[in-house]
Amino acid sequence: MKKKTTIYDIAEKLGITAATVSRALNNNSKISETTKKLVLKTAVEMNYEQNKLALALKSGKSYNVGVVVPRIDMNFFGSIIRAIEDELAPKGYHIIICQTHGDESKENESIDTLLNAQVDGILISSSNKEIEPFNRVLAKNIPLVFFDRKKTMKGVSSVVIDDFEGGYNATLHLIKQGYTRIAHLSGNRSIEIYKNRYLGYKQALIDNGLEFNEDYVIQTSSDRISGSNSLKSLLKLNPAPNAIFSASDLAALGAIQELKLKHIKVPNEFAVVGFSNEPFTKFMELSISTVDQSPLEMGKIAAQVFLEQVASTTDEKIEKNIVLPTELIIRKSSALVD
Amino acid sequence: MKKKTTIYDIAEKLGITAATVSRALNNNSKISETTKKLVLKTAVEMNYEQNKLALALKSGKSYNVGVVVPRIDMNFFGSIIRAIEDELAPKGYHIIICQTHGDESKENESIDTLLNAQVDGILISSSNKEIEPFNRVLAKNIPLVFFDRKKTMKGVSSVVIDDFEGGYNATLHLIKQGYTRIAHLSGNRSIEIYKNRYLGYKQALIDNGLEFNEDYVIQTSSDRISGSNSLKSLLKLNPAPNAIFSASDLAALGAIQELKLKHIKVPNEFAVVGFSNEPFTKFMELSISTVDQSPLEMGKIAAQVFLEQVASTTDEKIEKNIVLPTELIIRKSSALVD
DNA sequence: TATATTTGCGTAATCGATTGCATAATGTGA
DNA sequence: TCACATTATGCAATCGATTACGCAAATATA
Repeated sequence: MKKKTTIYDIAEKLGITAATVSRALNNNSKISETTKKLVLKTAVEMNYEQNKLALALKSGKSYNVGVVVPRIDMNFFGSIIRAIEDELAPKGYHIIICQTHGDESKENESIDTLLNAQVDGILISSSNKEIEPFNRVLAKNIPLVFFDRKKTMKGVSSVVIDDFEGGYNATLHLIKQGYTRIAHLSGNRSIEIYKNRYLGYKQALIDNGLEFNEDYVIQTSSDRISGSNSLKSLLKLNPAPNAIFSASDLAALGAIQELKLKHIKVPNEFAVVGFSNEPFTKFMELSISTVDQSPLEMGKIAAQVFLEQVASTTDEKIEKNIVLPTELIIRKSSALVD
Repeated sequence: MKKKTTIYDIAEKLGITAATVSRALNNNSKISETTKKLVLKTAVEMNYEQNKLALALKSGKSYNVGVVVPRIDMNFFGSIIRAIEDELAPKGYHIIICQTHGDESKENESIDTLLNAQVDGILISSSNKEIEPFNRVLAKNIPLVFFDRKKTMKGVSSVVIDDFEGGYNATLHLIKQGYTRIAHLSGNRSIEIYKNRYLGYKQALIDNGLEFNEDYVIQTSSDRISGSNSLKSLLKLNPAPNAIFSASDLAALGAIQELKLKHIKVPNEFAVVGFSNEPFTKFMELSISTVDQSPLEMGKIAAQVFLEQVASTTDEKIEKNIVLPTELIIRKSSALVD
């Protein structure tokens, strides 16, 4: 086991002090050219590498940033993290990943353990109802940025998409395509993103003189089975809807598969629009219209907001609440064009 | 800005020494019940949290593990990382993510910066041709585990799938379904995984008395366009193939889309099998047969191998080379059943 | 009562790098 | 040649926690 060489090793070899070595390596205070070159050369020879841990302890900056998401193997979060890493790595930051699996206690644990690890900031898509854990982050004066899902707190920034607009535009699109009985597959509306998608849907109906029918709104989870079950219930209504705006792509997929089984033609007889622009929506033979959430943009901006916060020297906290526009992507499931 | 409370703060408040506080908190040496309880109580009151950085510096263990992948937003790598995190988080380890985008110099950078950050281990899917950077990791006696893509080095463990078997079984399946002119869309065969899939394909043909035809093998990249272009070339051959084993799902998808354009019926007239079991292969209306690489299993085992290495007290390095079996998933693109 | 043992806690070193202050070496000007 | 400015370097504290060592008090034993 080779022990790592430290500045003390270099100092000893050269018969000087660690302080001098440090200064030489940092090219900092006044050092004679001679010793500087000598130290640099020796450092290379001895295969010296700075111990960032010691530096972090001394300076109070770890250059680690915690990123907390429900699951990293969901394309949406993977893309966000990709963008965060791409943005922060060049600035010398490392990304520490924590998964919560949507579990509140795991999320709290993650926050604690990240604080212990002395991260310089936390970027999080929170599944949490409480705000107490976040107060602890703020108490330590550690930058906190919410993305995807937001919590309204003083001094905390957030980057989210305009879910209302997304729901509105998707529904408006269906209306313009001539569909008049538009149903909505919603998620749990105690979660803000689903509530807003729902509100956007509702508003679009109202703005266009269509009746809002409570029966046409089904609260369901984001998977295929739920989507196909929801479709079955909807078809039992009289009159049955002839279009769906789904708050999730997977539920939309389930609905489409069920329509196919029932030999209902999409989009001629029935149209479907999803939400999230998951990769599969594009690849399907019957490609699925959907609302893009620009995860790369979201991650990039979340990272930038964090960087601004650490760069800020003033005592007052920066509070930015950024809302990204959504993009409606029209595909075969809701239009006769591609 | 509240400063964090340290054991010194607690010590001062109680009129004792930091050493005593440390012992009380660690429930370690002999401490009177009285002081122990007092310290614990005060620690809670003062909102004390251990600074892992100081601990890491002292102990030489950071409890951080670096994971290096080409891109985290690819489902395969996302799943692997998910499993690694799930496995290591309960043991107190944090996962630091680095993306290389398949770039060799970025990969080397990542390794350097992880070493600087004093990680306790590195798990990597390497795009690197050289082994010098890995020698530096070994020189520091830091556990190194390759996954997905392997490098043969002394004292280094690896977890990969049996690409040969995967290619063999996929091809065998096509043969058994009665297809006789089976082509292969290969990746860059200087990369071992693609070479082995190719060799498996070839061997299956030979073992079953089918002629191996060099013209039926096309080296292509892993995207849809390449897949559809490859199909076009293949159809120009005489005799044209009537089945494809593709080393990538995306190329398989491209081929299938091209077949559809040409009104060639899948699987009746032409069968396709992909590789990787990307989520979309399952969701397609015409679902795509593929070879599953069990990323969750791979990540879990890679993590376990790492844990074994850190747990090992002996000086000799553990070297495990684990090869996971693949699973052929038969779907509509290659069989008249689902 | 005197000695031996245990118990509880303080002292100080350590991990590796940085940095304000002090000091030695060198140079400058009169 | 002496006083002073400049420059290069050393000394020692610091970040926060752990731990070997040792001392004193409390307790046990003879």
